[in-house]
Amino acid sequence: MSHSKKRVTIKEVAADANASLSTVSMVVNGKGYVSDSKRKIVLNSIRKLGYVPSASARSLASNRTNNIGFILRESHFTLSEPFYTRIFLGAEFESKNQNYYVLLATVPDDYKRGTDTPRLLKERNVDGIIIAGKVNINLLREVEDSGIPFVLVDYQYKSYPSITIDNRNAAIEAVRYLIGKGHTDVAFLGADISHPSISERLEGYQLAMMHADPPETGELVFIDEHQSPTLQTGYELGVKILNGAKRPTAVFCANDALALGLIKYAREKKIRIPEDLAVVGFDDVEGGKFSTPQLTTVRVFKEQIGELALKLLAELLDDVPKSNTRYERSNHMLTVPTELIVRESA
Amino acid sequence: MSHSKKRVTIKEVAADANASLSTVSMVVNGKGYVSDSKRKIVLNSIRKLGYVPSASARSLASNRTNNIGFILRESHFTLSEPFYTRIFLGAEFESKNQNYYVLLATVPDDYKRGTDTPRLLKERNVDGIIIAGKVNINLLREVEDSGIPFVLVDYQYKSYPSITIDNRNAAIEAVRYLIGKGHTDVAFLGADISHPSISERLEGYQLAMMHADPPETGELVFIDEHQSPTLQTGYELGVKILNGAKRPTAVFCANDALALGLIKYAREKKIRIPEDLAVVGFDDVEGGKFSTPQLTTVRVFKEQIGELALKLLAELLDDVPKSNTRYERSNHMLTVPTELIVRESA
DNA sequence: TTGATATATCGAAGCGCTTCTATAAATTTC
DNA sequence: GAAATTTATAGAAGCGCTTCGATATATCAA
Repeated sequence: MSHSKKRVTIKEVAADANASLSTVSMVVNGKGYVSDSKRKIVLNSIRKLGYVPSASARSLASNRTNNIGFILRESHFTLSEPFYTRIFLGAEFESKNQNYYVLLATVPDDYKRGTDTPRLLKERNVDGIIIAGKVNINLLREVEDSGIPFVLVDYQYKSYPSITIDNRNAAIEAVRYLIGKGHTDVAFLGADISHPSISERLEGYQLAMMHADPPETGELVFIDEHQSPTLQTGYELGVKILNGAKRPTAVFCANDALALGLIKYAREKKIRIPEDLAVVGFDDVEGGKFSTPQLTTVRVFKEQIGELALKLLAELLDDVPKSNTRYERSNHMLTVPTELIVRESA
Repeated sequence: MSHSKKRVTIKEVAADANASLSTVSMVVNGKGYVSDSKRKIVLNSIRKLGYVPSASARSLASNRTNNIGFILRESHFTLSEPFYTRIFLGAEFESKNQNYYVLLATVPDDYKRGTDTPRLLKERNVDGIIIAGKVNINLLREVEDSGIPFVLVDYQYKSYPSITIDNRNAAIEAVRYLIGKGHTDVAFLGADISHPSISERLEGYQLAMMHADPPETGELVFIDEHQSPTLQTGYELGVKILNGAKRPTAVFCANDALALGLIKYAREKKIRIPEDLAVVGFDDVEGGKFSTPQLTTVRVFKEQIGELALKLLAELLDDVPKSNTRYERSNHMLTVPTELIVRESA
């Protein structure tokens, strides 16, 4: 490139430090045997000359890219509430510590093998992959077949490594909180139940309600399986919930968007929150802090999840070459806890 | 990597096609002279063997990385409303066409040279850089000094290539719309005026009001220079606006977040929108569609801007090696138009 | 004391490409 | 129709690094 000053190479460092290429390389990578004295001299030359290793040369010689891929659905990335974006950010942050670059790839919801294959997969330009959220099974299978190690986030597939939210317990805690406030008719508001996170939240709700008085009958479970959990869906189901035969006094929502949609409708109907209707959300997205009333919700530590995913993947990548055990056999399915954030809506 | 099947190399393709390495390379890159017949044979071998060039080998040999860096402030990426995120997405999308990978780097607001230098810059791991939004001047200077071509988005610096929004005209259009609705007391709600986008919107407002009756005196300009344009700031300035000596009947806000904050306060004060107060925002973020009332605003084509930025940068990168003219001299400062979206709030 | 093992350094091969140079045939120019 | 030019292909150098022996010395166990 005409614009860049010539870059300092390992050769120049070696010359300056009066060492061999391999010695410098070893110092840089912290491998092999180098005496303390020599190491100091080399390090000094590196600093003096401002040497920075070339990623591509390194990559070519070592057969690892030092890239990791982060794949999510377009619709998840573009979502108005940056849930997965924050997870990405957490991963990106941690990648600096682990010396990886994160390449983002978005895939369509109706992923088809071949045509939609992300470039980073096709070109095998990553050492490992993080897949965030529920994605098309075809993608999962393609990544699986590629042999590239991967970690799932907020989703599970077979027993591959994953980071998931402790949805069940979080839901139990939230619903118990509602029951503790004296509510007996607590409804559940959900959407696409095929997403494990949502079905687990429903399970938690059911578990908590099982011992309630009166026990939950399913009458107050409102789900629209064909919709994603958006504000829109929340609004529409709100119509059903608040005009149904048995109107609940509290609603536990599968996520904040749904909760916000419900609140929007309730306020239009002049239903007071939390006096007439208590609402609890899930995720703790930004918008909940600014809604009227402010949303009581379950906080999910998104950045931390991303960080964890990258750490786990990095670990996997370190291990794979050493052991020959198939990595998916190990107990690498982590669950992260949540926190109930009580604000105004319940 | 132990997990990956051996990759097909150019050598194998050459052998299969009975051609030399250079011929295959030329076919792949569309350079030099290759007869049609030979090209067909090579292409066929490539397909048959499933050959995909190694990015790192390519990069090493050609001295270009095929990466482009996308730098923005952490606070801009994490913003609840994904303005810059969508621009990033647009760039990411276009990068597939141009055969680049986009490496994202976030930098702190109080960027300091050296400590905060993004890895992609330090390691010179990109051919070009996109800088989105207002960033610290230190970063700008560091990128400038690096000699790596760059394009600014929604910001300008000297006369370097940039993609900016047509803020002035958009503001004029919005304010004229308000005036056309019969409003005479139209206020401006802004924040950090040092951001050119915001000051230009103010200028547009002032231009439009100049010919209004009565002409604008500055009395209705509400800005808090020390705040970023968030919901919070909008709420706080809302207090001033609606309790001031001269209460406006319409407000043109420098962005949607401010508008939404203002609306939140107004509704708490039982001020009806748009009957008592008309509000117009700017940006057209997701949240505006779901607010009550739905926000009238100026739409900014975010994805398109990202796309344009990447295209422009790619062009620059193609040109630089050919011509010797300094690229920042050329007329590469693009302005993209907007569109007034009339919904309920005005 | 003597193998065996750990420590230290170096040289060279080679990762998979691009690109320069060489060579030759085909085509154009006047 | 000889010289210049364009088209076509191959060979080889080399991009900047990692890593595999090779070699040599120092340390250890018996």
